[in-house]
Amino acid sequence: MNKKYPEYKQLNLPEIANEIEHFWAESSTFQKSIDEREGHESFVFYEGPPSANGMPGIHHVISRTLKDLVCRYKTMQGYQVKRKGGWDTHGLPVELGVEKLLGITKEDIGKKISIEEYNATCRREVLKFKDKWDELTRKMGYWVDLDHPYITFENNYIETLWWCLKELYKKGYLYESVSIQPYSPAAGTGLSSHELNQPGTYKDIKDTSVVAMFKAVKNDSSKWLFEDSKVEELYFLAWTTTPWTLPSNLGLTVGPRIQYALVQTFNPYTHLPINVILAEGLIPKYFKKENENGAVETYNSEVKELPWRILALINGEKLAGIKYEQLLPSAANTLEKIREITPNAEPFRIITGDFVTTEDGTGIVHTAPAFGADDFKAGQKNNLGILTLVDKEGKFVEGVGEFSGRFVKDYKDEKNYTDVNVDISVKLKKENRAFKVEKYEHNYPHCWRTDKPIIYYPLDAWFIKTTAVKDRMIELNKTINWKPASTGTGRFGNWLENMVDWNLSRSRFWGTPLPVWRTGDGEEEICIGSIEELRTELQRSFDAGVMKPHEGKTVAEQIDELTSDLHKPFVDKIILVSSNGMPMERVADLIDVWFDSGAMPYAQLHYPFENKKEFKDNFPADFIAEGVDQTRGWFYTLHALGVLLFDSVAYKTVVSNGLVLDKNGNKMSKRVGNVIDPFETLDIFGPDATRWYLITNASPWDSLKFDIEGIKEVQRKFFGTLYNTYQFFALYANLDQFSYKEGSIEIGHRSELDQWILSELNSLIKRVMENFDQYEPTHAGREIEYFVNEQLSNWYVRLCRRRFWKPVPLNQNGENIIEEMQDKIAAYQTLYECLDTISALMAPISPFFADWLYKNLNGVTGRQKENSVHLRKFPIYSEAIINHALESRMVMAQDISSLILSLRKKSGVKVRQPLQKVLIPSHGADFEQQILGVAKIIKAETNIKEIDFLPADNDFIKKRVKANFKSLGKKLGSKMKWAAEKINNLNEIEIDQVLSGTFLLNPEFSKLKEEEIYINIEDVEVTTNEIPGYEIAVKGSLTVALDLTLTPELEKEGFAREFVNRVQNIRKDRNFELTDKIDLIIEDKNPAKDIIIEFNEYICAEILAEKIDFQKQVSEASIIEVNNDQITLQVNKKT
RNA sequence: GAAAAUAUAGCUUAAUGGUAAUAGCAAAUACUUGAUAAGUAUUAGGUUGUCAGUUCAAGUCUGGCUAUUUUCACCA
Repeated sequence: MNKKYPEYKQLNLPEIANEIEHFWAESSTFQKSIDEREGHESFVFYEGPPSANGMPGIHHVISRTLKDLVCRYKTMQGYQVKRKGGWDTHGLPVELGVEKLLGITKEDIGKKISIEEYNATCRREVLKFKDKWDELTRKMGYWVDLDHPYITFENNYIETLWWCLKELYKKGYLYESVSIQPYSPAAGTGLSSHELNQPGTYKDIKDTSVVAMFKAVKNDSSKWLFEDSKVEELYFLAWTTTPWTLPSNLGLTVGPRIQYALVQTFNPYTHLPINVILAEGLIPKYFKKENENGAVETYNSEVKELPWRILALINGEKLAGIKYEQLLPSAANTLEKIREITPNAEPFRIITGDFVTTEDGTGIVHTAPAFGADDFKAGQKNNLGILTLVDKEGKFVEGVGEFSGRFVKDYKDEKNYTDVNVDISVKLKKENRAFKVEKYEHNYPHCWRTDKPIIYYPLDAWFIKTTAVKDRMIELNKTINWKPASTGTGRFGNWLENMVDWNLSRSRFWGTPLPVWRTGDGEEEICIGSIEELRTELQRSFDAGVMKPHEGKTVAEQIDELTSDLHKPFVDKIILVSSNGMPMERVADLIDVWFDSGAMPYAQLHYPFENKKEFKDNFPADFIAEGVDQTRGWFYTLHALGVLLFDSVAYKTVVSNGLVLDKNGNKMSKRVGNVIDPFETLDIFGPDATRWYLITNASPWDSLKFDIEGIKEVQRKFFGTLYNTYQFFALYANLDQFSYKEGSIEIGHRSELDQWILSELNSLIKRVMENFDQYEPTHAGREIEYFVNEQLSNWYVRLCRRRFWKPVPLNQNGENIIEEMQDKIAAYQTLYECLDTISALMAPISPFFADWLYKNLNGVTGRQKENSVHLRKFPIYSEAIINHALESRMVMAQDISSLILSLRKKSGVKVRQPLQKVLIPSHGADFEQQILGVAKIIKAETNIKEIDFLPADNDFIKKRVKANFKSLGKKLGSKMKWAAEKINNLNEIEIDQVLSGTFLLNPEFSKLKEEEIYINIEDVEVTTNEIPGYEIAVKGSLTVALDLTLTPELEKEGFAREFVNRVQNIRKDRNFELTDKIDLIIEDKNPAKDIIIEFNEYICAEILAEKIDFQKQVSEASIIEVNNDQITLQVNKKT
């Protein structure tokens, strides 16, 4: 007894997924898919570690589907694809979560709760939702190794990070320096940008702003400026909202491409005549148009409005290098003091910077390197030096004259606080150094704990000198295959171009400690690169007596204990010893968590302490994929470390997927409540439809508007159709006991339709492969969809239905007729091959359903030895089976059929009513040949008896021609419009000339002194839009004319078909089996008796009747109506 | 403030610079019926976000603007 193909009541995708999930688990299919490829070429994939302290969302499903499908595809292609999962466990989000949980703030750590306890809580909390993540991973069918993930807080992982850091240290890429960071003097602490983005930190406040006047120094490099405009002295105007930074001023920045004006005017406070430089575009901000060239002579202190005149226009670039007098000189900011900090510094110069705008201010930016990130950068670049004349409490240091000791903002809520900024402004006014002083309202960040304004302040931090390899990073980035390419060149490329050194320092608690120990005086430091090294150094420290042994423990035990967890506070208990016996303590910093994940290629393998060979085989990655938000996160740190450590890319292809928005295009947020719960979605629709929808609806990098309706459509349209097709196959294959035990029938011996669908199938394989290879899964999925819906189901199966359910006729000896038998087997084999191949093609995208389909098929035939589609090789197309001529022929058949059906529809003639013939105007012998090849299909599909061609040269039909813009446009250029018009208006004789040879379009060419323009059949498109006496339908150059004449013969045949249809309905209503034979008894007096007798044989064959009897009276009768005739009859099932 | 992506029918989506812009869903109408919780046909639905430019020819190339989304910055 043959096994049966499972048949189902209805499609239940979640059920299928469930079943297959269990199957995978039981037979370790994932493991097998890797183990069986041992020794094969590997395809390297890196999993970007998610943080498990938050719930997974629907956007995780899309990026994971993408990762999974690539890995599954490559596995099926024969590569070994290892997929180690990972967890990102350090960092601020974790810490903030824990702070919230414990109801504490950063301040309390180490006080209300010990660091040890706090970190233990972090360690526990960080994997809080790991179960949920694992569940999602399983449910959505994401194959990744969950049992041996890398976890960034594990000692081995940290050890590799330390190794990386030491490598960088050895190369001189790890250094300590200052950086400008948000700082709260009131709280005495630096703030992370995250803290700065707390709600309510940015407030509108009014500050005293000053436009200060910097007096230019006349020397060799500036002589031209003075002499060109015949002035004795001039000032640069620069605006600031923080006058307290003015004593620390070291430069003025102008925009290199901004036009500046030298303006003659007066100082509104001192009324002295002055000449000032500011951006030309900003003149209206300070001067009224009507006062231009005003009366300079009569200006006095009573005149409110300043007369002014432009003396010269100067390009910003030309100003660079000019020196100016220091605005607020004091003991603390002399050149000597500056050079004590920065030897050879060249301050008090005009420099250029691209960040300068003419939006506000004067177009000249006061630059105090200590108090602004841009200023700092500009200062470094131009060697201005750096002055920090404000201490960490927020007050001026000693040596700033009368301002020393005063707070730059009211940080202490002093009763009689007077604003030092106002006093500075007053001083400038008196000294003829202020051009405009006013209150200015702007948005400024405040410390979220003290509510006091923050300042930007230089703080010590550790950096990685990424700028040292900037060019190399840019160069290597060009070798990376970015999907989409614009992210690589644009977002990422621009980022690289403007790269700054990587600030590694974080002053938190739960993270990888920076493994640098140094002596108190900073004279000696050591960077530790391994646990072994740490133990050796520790031993030395014990030996030197710097570390004191605890009672009751041996030194060895203590070393074990101290190195058992490389986190705070334990590492901070370790004191090492310098070469001359001084104690060395660890620097306070933790490192940026992005370093953790960026180093995963090395750390996940505990390289170089283990797995040296594995690492060699697993670096760089062939493929990674994450959300586009990782561009400057993980993608960057991976790349940076790859280049810094190994002078290599870390990944060859990277796909950055876009965002998932709600169906209205809004961002999903918990607050709005439009968040999609991935678990619910997977439960209702199953992972296959969900994945298919996510992949085929939009390219991964476009943002996706997530709409449940879309999944429903996928479920119904694609999976429903594919399921139906399978059900259809299973139904009849089970009846006929088809199990592919017969030898495969050669393609050449199968029917035209079989050859066609197999050709299309092979074309499909080719296109799907190409798309997968190019990381275009969206196109691959849509191709599969089109094939299943349009070609397989709607054309092949529909046209072939009869071949499956029609019993094989017998010959005289009561045996099956061999040819008919073969044809039926060919149909089964063809449909089987299509379904089987589809299961493999769709497997990467919808792994559960694909495996279900595969197993249902293969479970009966056993044609493949693998018990899962995912262990199979991806199908390989055969160029030999692809028949382009056949494919285009079939398109023709579909077009013609569709045209005929539309004509039938228009004239109300049912398909069941046969028609005699259809006329098609011919386009030549090839054209006719093509159609004749599919004539049988057209006739059957449309119930037409013959297809006739109207010869091309007949004068019966009217032809029209239209210009072929593509071919003519290139030749004619600007004459195109004229030619198109001319061609449209050609008469029939002229058209015939065009079609039969060449035609001169401009006979009067010599008169007009033109080139001759000849056109031929290639240059026009021919249509037929009129055939006298016929209803016609047109699509492109194809025209179909239907003969609607109904002869009595045709009518009778139509009647017979209608009759069959009615009887079939009765069979179905009575739930007869497909194979049940019947007897038919018809009431004698019915009007159509003659027709039924005439078509007796046809009718009996169709309805599986042995005979049709006519009787006077029929009991248990049914009454049917055919073409307005009532027929009373009785259908009896034969037993 | 800067950069990037996107914008085509009510929705989703296609279109090497070349005819009159492609399909599906939804809508309406009819048909079909041994794949039927399906299928087929027909109809309607479009100023291709907007304004310019390049071109014989623009949904497509260039520029400006607008909207949405993202990232970075918030600084004088």
